[in-house]
Amino acid sequence: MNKDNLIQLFQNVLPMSTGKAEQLAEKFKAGKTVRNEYLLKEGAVCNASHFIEEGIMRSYTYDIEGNEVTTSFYSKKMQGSDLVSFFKRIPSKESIQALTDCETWYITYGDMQANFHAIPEFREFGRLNIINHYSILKQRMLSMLQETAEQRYGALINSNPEILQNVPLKYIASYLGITDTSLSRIRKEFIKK
Amino acid sequence: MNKDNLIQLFQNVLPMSTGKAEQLAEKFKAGKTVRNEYLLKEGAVCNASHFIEEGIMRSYTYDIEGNEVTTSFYSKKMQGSDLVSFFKRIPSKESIQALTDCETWYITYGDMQANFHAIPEFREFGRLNIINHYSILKQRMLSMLQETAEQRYGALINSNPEILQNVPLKYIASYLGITDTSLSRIRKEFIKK
DNA sequence: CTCATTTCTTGCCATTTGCCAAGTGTAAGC
DNA sequence: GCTTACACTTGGCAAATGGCAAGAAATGAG
Repeated sequence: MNKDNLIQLFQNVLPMSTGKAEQLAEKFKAGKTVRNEYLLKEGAVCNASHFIEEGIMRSYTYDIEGNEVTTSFYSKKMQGSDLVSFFKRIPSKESIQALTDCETWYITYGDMQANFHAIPEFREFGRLNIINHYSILKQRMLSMLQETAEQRYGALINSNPEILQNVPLKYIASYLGITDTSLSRIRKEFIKK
Repeated sequence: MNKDNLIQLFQNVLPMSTGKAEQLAEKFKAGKTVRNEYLLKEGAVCNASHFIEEGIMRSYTYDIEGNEVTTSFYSKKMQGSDLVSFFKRIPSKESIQALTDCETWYITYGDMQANFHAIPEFREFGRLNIINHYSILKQRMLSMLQETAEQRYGALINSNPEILQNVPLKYIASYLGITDTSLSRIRKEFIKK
């Protein structure tokens, strides 16, 4: 497992020389998570931020009635961690679970903090990385405001087709904000087109 | 107009001495925006980040059919700016408009960047501030996934009752992701209880 | 004050989605 | 093979919401 994807990811977030990107990448360690294992459990403080090299994860929490709500899916090149818990050092409100065997590159909070102080590019990367997450979330918020469930489903499987192959329908449904019954019907209509 | 609110806001985000908070507050300038004026127009790069001392603003964009979609409301002690445009230096996808006469404390991108480099607390505050915005957006996302429009409406007017007084119903409706017709009905039901 | 515009409400009906329950398919363990 | 979960689909009906249009109420300009 080499760090090419990680290095490229850094350069995508913040333009920098390959040498500098390699320097940042050195701070990350390889991790493995087997299917169904937890990267983070609700109530724990998220102490490592993982970039996914291979595999699919999901984060989820519970609604008032105790039903699982899938809050996000993570696949190749995405970052699987609870940013709020990680940066604010507070217990996470959600769990992160591997849906397939996964390989990741991760950094602990302590290491990250040390590098933030020592390496200006590191903190600049960190800030833009958070902003990117914020931007993605905002885009998803907009799609909740203006798109139908069917449109959101279409967008999801277009951008992340591998999710469709590996993820039970009920997880996708709660991510989209609908019931699995409705998604089943939507999917039926979808295939016709 | 004194900076007490601003100083308190800093200390809420990141525990620090009042002296240090005053030092950060010195970097902010007073601004005024009259009703209906724009703090930021879609397509422009957001060059100043405003903390609201008094008044109400809203941000909005357009959906595919060209209808306005209100993306957020901002009132006292909140931050009115497009964080993505501000930090990434890219054109904003949304406009920010004053719904009442407003007074703000603002800092320009250049000043902020300079202070980030010079004052560790400033960048630490900046990072946590972004994380807080991310956290709020995530919470709103969750409410879209699990709550009915009526519940979201109730939560909004409980947390920001002044919005109800100053904001046309159609803005609130598009913020909640429903039509103004539906909101009118929901409100009718709501008053009964 | 008057007129024009905007905002808000209401009725009617269609569409989407939820809820519950039954039934089918599929994979894992014994 | 049999059994037991679990995943998914389907039907029937209820609830939530949207689309359209008419009218009432509030607001703003002159």
